[in-house]
Order: sequence, then structure tokens, then C-alpha cells
Amino acid sequence: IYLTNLLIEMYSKCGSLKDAEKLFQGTQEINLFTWNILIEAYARGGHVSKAKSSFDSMPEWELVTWNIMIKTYARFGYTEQAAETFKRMQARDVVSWTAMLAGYAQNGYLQEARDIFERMPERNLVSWNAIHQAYARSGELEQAEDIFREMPERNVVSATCMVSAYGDKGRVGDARRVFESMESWDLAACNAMLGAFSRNGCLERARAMFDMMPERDFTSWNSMLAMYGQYGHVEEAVRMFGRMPALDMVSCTIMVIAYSRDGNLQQARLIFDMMPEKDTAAWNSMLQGYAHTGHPRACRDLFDVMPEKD
RNA sequence: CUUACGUUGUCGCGA
Repeated sequence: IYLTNLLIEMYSKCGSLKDAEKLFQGTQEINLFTWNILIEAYARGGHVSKAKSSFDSMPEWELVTWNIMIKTYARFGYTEQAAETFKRMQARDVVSWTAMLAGYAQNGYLQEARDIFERMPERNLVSWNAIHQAYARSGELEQAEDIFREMPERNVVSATCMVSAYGDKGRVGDARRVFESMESWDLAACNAMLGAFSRNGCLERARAMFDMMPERDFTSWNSMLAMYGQYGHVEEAVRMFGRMPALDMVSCTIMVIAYSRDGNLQQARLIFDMMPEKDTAAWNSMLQGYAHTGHPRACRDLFDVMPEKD
């Protein structure tokens, strides 16, 4: 049963929801872990109502199950349901409190997040990071700085969050200062620094950062693409796009925008049509390409065939 | 064997 659970989880983490489901249904030996893994799998795929019906079909619930439901609701914007779930729980641990705090923050409820933080019976580093991030993402930089300075301990996550917050405000020098004071860096930390450079038009510094990074993922590559596209170096974006080891939906969407802004709607459409998966952001980007370049007809035609409109 | 925090794209919301 351990092995079955591991296998289901593996499928889920690879995005093979169908295989995870099949395995779940095909196995007779099931425990609470199995249920939790299944709910988590639905949550990953954004199938909130399936997660909820699995939750309802379970023989019993444990704390982890409730925690997963809080996260699932909050992540997809069902803040009220998350809060209801939180209130209905008989026992809560630090994970429950932190999930609720982060859930409020992700949906823009800074005050509620703060209230949760203050009511928490105990806080750990993750809880501190969550409240720190809540202020940072709301643009409350001074408060975020205060928390960062005063929190009992900091780790790579705390610092990454600060780097990103400075970057959002255009304070590249401060971002660098924090980044350089870190005692260790992981990929996300490097990406945050790279993003601070790229979003603020520091092309050379971004390039140097990118070249120096020991490893790169989609986020790293996509930051570079977006920067070159945004700052009018479409040919450089194209060059990097061609060098990427693999493409994802975001890379392609960035190129659709870059080509469109460059007036090259044919190339934009070519990339768009090549994409194996498209979300609404991808569709909207292509629409906007047509809309802003005087192609109302093409825009309308595309709009009419969109599978999902927001 | 399962759950909470950080890094990339469109639009909107805030300012």
C-alpha cells in the first residue's frame, strides 16, 4: 500500500491525473493517505469540486485532509469556503493556520491574514515567511522590511521574497544588497534576482546573472525572453527562444506578445498555432496582438473560437 | 507513504 500510494502521488506530481485516478479506483487496499493523495491530485489539476466530493466520500478525516481542503479552496479563489473549512475543523495545527493565512493573502485579504497571524497559537519560520510575503505582495514594502528585520529567523525563502519585493518597486540596488547578503542561493533565489534585473530593464546585469547561474529552469529562460521582448530586442528574444532546451506555455505566450508588439502577426500566430496547450492568458495575448495592430476582424474570429473566455 | 511560505507570461483590480 505504501508503494501504491507513492505511485499515485508520482502520477499526480507528473500531471497524469487520469493515471492517478485509475490506480486509485483499481486498488482495493486504501488508507487515509491514499485519499489525501487523491484530493491533492484533484487540487493540482484545479478540479475543486472533485476534490470536495472525494473529501465527502472519505470514511474519516484527519488533520492533513482538512489542511489540504483549505489550501485547495484558497488557491482557486474560494476564500470563503477556505475560511468555513478552517472554522469547522475541530483541531488545527500550525500548518492549518499558515495555510489559512497564506490563503487570505493570496486573495488580497491582508487584514484577515494579519488577524490569523496574530491569533495563531504558535508560529514557525514558514508562518513568518507567509506573513512577510503577505505584506510584500500587497506592496507594503516598509512593513515587509520591518518584518524581515524583526523575524526570529530567516532563510532563503524570506530573502527571496524580499529580493522580489524590491524588484517590484524598482529598487534594484536594494534587491542586490539582500541577494548578496544571503549565505546560500537556490534556483528560485537566483530567479528572483534575475527577475528584478529583467523587469527593470537591466539587460546586461540580467544577462550576466543568467550566464552565471549553475542551473536554469523555465522561469529563468522566460524572464530573459520577456525582458528582451519588452525592451524591444525581439531578435535577441527569438535567439534565446531557439536555444531553449524545452518550451512551455509561458515561453510561447511571451513570444506571441513579442512578435505582436514588433508588428509580426504572422510569426505570432505561427507560434500560437504550434502551442500544444493554451490557457486563457495565451488566448488573450494573441487577441491583444490583433487588437492593438488594427486587425479587428482576425481578433473577432479568434475570439469566436476561444474555448474558454474570461 | 500525504498537507502550509519564495522566483517567469496576458487582462483586470488596487495605487
